[in-house]
Parts: sequence; structure tokens; C-alpha cells
Amino acid sequence: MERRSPGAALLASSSPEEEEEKSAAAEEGRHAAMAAAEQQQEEEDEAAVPVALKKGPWTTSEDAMLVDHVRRHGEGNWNAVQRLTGLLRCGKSCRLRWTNHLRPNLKKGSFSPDEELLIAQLHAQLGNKWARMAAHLPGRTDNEIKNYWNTMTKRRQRAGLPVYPPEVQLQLALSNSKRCRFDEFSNVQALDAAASAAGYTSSRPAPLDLARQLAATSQMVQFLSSPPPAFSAPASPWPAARPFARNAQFFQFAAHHSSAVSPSTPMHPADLSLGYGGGVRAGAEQSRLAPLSPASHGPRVLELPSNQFLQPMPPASAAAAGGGAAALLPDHHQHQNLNAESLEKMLQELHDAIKVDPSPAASGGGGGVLERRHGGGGENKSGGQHRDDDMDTLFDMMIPTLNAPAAAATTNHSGSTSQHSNDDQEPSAVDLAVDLQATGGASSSAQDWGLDGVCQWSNMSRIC
DNA sequence: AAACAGACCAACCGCAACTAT
DNA sequence: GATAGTTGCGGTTGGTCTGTT
Repeated sequence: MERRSPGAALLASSSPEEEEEKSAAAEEGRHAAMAAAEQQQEEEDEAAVPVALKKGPWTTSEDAMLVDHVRRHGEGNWNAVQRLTGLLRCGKSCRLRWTNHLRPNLKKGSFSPDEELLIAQLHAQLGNKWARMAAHLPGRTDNEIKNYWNTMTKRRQRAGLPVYPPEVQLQLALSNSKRCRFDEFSNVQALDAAASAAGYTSSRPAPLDLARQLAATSQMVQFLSSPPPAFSAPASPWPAARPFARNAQFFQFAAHHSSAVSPSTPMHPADLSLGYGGGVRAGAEQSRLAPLSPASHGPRVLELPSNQFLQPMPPASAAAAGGGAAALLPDHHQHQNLNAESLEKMLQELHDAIKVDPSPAASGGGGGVLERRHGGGGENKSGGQHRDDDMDTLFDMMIPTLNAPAAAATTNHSGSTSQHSNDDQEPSAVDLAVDLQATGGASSSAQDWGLDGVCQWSNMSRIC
């Protein structure tokens, strides 16, 4: 079902004859409109009567006038369009029309699976920052992405499915775990409150509970190690785990990571991150994700995701968002590409590292949640410090993405969260997604991210 | 064939940030 | 520094099309 707007028709005709006809018609209409506009402009100048601007759908002639104007004067100064061309549209409307429909190199048609996955990853990382997401999808507009996302989430929520694909959920869990250790808050309650105040909602796990996240991931590993389920589910609508072929321009893979890891290949923890050479990202040029915004070159500013899902989530989504293991369960057949043993080992180390000390020890200033859990009190510099060092090592093995930028903060355990909350610098969900995909690792769920092994794809129109 | 619901899309609105004066 | 104008962004709405009953 592809409907074309008048503007789209103007730019993309189906045959040369039609194109010629339309072009001629457009040209004719343009001249007529321009002449009329000039006359109207003169009259208006004389009368100085406020012009009643038109609303609603754009006509072909209006489009032609706008295109002509941009051709002559370039983009920008949209309020001058009405004055210069007589087009009875406000500047805002002109800009929107140009941006969303008339601008060259616009990609029309439905999103490709790669684009869909990229959108999910970007959304997990950025929240409802449509314009910034659009910057990563050439030819796509923010409005288009917004419409797609809203429709998709609505559909999925109605079907009781989590919004994010399993790999993105896993990335969220891992990145939040990483972020958690830098929190300078003294207790989980404070973290909860802060996260809530910062706009985190139930749809995205606030970066506060490492243990909960680990429990979820741990259960996922158990699932990975368990025998395959009896059912055979249809393929996920999300692209199977594989390197981004068509979106390669967004990611700069390290060559040696382009090959998939076979199930029999023991996976070194560093391989989880894939593509970071020695585990250190030296700079933006090594990032496989293009800078998310020009701001990424400037001072780092804490930017939290905007509100993503204020409405209550279905149990599956809530479980995933809150760290529930079920929604993290990927397709079993593709799990086999993930080395479960390695993951399990790493998780064991993580568990060891964050063993909760039930005694409510007071942290010695600047101590975060983990330090409190490690033992608190005077142990901060002995056992606690030791454990924190272990955590450093472990996290750095798991998410070396952060090594370079986070190095300073790692040594400063009272570092502010802002250094790691920025979406350009934090352990990027996108980074991790690509990592996992490049290995044929965590993959799309054949159960459509469902919890119970019951395929729910039949509920989803346009996806099956 | 008609009615209905859902999906899709274009466009509007309000707000905030930015820029020029 | 204050103000007005401009631009960009995100949320929302309303119209149209499609598929289902």
C-alpha cells in the first residue's frame, strides 16, 4: 500500500510519458501560479491585508512553486517563501513540506529489515529523538521514522509483545549494568528516585540495579544452555544476526571481526565486544557508529532519553524492561552461535563480584551502590576496592567500548554519571548490537521476543 | 457489498532553541 | 541584556486506504 503524495508524484513518475506530461503540467501550473501570485502579491501590498494562509494537503502547483523557490534561493528563510512566491503557506509548512516530501534523495517506501533493526537500536539508545535517528538513516525523515515507530509499538503492545528485539534488550541490560557502576548515588532508593525524576519510565530500565540485570542475563544464559524447545517458530521480523550489509556505511567494522564465530569457537570475553582491537576504542574514528550528532564533538552534556512509553506496558515488555529474563530470551536456534559457556563464566564472575553484603555499611564518600554492596565501611580500600577492581576488569572485558573514554572515570569512582550517560559515549546499544551481530551472537527471537514459546506472530499484520 | 477497525501517512500545533537586531 | 523573528523538533490529529467480518 503505497500512496503517493502530490509531491512524490512530482518527483517520481512512473513512465517518461507521464513524467513529461506531469512536468509540462507542473511547469504550466507553476507559471500560472507565479503570475497569479505576483498579481496577488501586488494586491496584497496595496491592501496590506493579512493573508489567510492555506492549510491541508499540498497541491502539485504549490509543490512546484516551493521547489522552484528552493531552486532559486536555496533552503532556509522559509518565511520568505510566502512573500517571494505568493505561496499561501506559512514558512513552517513550507519547511515541513520540503523536508518530508520535496527534498531530493528522499527514500520512499517501507523500511528494510536492516533499517527497522537500526531504528530499534537507535531508539534504545536515544529515545524519541526522531531527528537524530533520521540522521542515521539517509533518505528517511524524522516524521517517517516517528510514524513507523509509533505504529510498530502500538501494534506490538497490542499483541502483548516487547517493543525491542531481544538483542537490543540484552544490550540495554549490559549497557545499564556498565553505567550503574559509575553512579554516585548512595543507595538504590536514591537511584530509583533520580531515575524517575530524570524521566525514565517503565519501558526502559533505569540504570540502577545491576543485580537485577545480572539475574536476567543469567537466566538467559541458562536458557542458552538448555535443550532446544520442541516448537518451531517462524522467523523474527527483525533481521537475523548478521553484519549490517546495507547499513555498512553506518558502522566501520574491524576486518577481523567480520567473520562469524562458530558455535565451537570458544569466545573470549573480549570477543563479545567485537571490533575493538585491543579492547580500546581510541577515538571516534574507531567507533563503528557514526557520531550521533555534531554535539558529540563538543562538550559532553548529559542527555537522557526522552519519554518513550508512558503508557503501561504489557507484561512481556515490562519484564524485559525491568530486567526480566524472559524477554531477553533469543531464538534458540541462533543462540547456538553464542558461546553459552563463556557467557555463563562471565556471569559467574559478575555474580561473584557483586555479592551483596547485607550489612548496611556506610559508604566512605563517593562510594556507589557497588561499593556498598561490596562491603562498605572501612573495607572500601581493601576488599571493596579489590572487588571493584575486579569489576573494572570484568566490565572492561565485556564492554571494552568504554575503555578509552571511560578510563579517567574508571579510576575516579566518584565520577559523575554524566560521563557515561551521554548517548554518544555510553556503551552504545548500537555498538553492542553490531558486536553481537557480527559474531552471529545474540539474535532475533523466533518467538518474537515472547516469553512462553508461543508464537505470536500471527497476531501481527504486515510482519509475518 | 457494506460496515468496521486498523494501518498508514501527511500535516498541524505548541514549545524550545537559536539568531539577529 | 532584552526582544522579536526564525528554525527545528516532538506530539498529536485527521484523512485515506486496506483488510476483515
